[in-house]
Amino acid sequence: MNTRTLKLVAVDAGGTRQERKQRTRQALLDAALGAQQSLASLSLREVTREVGIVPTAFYRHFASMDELGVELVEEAMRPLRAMLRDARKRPAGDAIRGSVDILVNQVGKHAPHFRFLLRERHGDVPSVRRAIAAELRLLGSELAVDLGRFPGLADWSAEDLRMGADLMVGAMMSIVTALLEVGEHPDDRAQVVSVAEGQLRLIVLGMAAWRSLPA
Amino acid sequence: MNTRTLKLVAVDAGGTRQERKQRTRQALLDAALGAQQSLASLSLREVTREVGIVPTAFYRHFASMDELGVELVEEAMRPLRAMLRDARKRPAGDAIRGSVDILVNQVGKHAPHFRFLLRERHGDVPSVRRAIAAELRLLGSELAVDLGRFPGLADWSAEDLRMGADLMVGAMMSIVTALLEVGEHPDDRAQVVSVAEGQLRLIVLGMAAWRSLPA
DNA sequence: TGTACATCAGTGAACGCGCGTTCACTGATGTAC
DNA sequence: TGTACATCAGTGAACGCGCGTTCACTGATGTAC
Repeated sequence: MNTRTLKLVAVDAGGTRQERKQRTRQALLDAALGAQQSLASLSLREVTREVGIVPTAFYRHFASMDELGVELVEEAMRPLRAMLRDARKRPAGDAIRGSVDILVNQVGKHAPHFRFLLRERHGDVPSVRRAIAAELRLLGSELAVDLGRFPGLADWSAEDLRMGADLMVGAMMSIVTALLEVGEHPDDRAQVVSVAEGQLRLIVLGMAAWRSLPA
Repeated sequence: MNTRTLKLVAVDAGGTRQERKQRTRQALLDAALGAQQSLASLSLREVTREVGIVPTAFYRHFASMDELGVELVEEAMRPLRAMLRDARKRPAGDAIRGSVDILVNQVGKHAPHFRFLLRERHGDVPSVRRAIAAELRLLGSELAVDLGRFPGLADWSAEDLRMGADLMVGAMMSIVTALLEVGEHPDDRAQVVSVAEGQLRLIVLGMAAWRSLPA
């Protein structure tokens, strides 16, 4: 009994023709995401093999791996947006500790998505790289809007808010990298979390001390 | 007249057998670095074709592309270390503007090296990924030592210095990404530089406001 | 300085393999009447 | 409800290609005497 057969069976279960097609399509996306290999070195044949269909059937769903990759970007951004959403509705308490908690949880739940984004952001597929850059820009501008709602930052210019938001997004990506690289040992994980909290705290302190300077 | 011929001629010029071998070796490294493709999807044959030798001659220099990649990591880290060195000896003035200048210069001069590091940091070759992670950790600890020499940070713990240093290294990598992504238009470049200065300033302000908190 | 031998960077043929893509096809699902 | 036809996700054979690696080789460079 091998994985391929299991997946094939799962995909083949009932539904309308449209639903079954959608399920195969999703299985292709899942297989590409879970492959732990960059898109550029992942072959169409490997992906279809994993899903349990013949290579040529791939074209019923995507024109190319690049196209599949661009779709994966959208899917992989969802956990990141979820983080912003969760952080937004979180009432205060220790906002920084809470944000890091949310981050750790999302990374735990969606590790393959984060790995995909980090890997393909500088990967070999231009259309995917562009899609990720565009999505991260969007995320930065959303966070800038959120930051602008904080009382202490009410008088910040849009540019400065954006600058701060992009710094935070970059720091988050660094923290995600550290979380994905660290082993399972609890002490190591605690260390990464503690460093992450310190770094966010440092940025927040910097923002509190910030005064827009003329030219 | 094509590139391949030119390179072949260049490599073939005189010297002892040892020197000629060393030159071919370096040409292989240069070709891999300049390929603008991840190591995993760059073939041994492409690299030797570029250098102007037969594929099998590759093995006279490296056991595999992985081995070549690990060596490239060391080479690619040099501009990063150079940045730290330059920043260290720079006398004050506007330290932040100066640091960003150094960064922009190094990225301009060594764009392929920076691209390589960003790409392979999350790339498909485990040994190269590990080498980059180790080198960046080393860079962080060196910067932590430098930071500890600043009067305002004299009473910081080693852990806090390290945390701040890693935040700065991460921010630098984000800035490098932005510099490599931005086009040639001077307004765009000025914008990236100005954002970079703001972000470093924010971090420095945060460090100035930092007080180590118990547990 | 001259000769005989060793070294070794680069050669070229050959191999088996997995790849992306084409094409005509099958047969279950869906639709029109 | 039953029948005839259309749709279309998945099939399977076939193709040409570039790949990494093996192997025995060549001939210029280097060394010992």
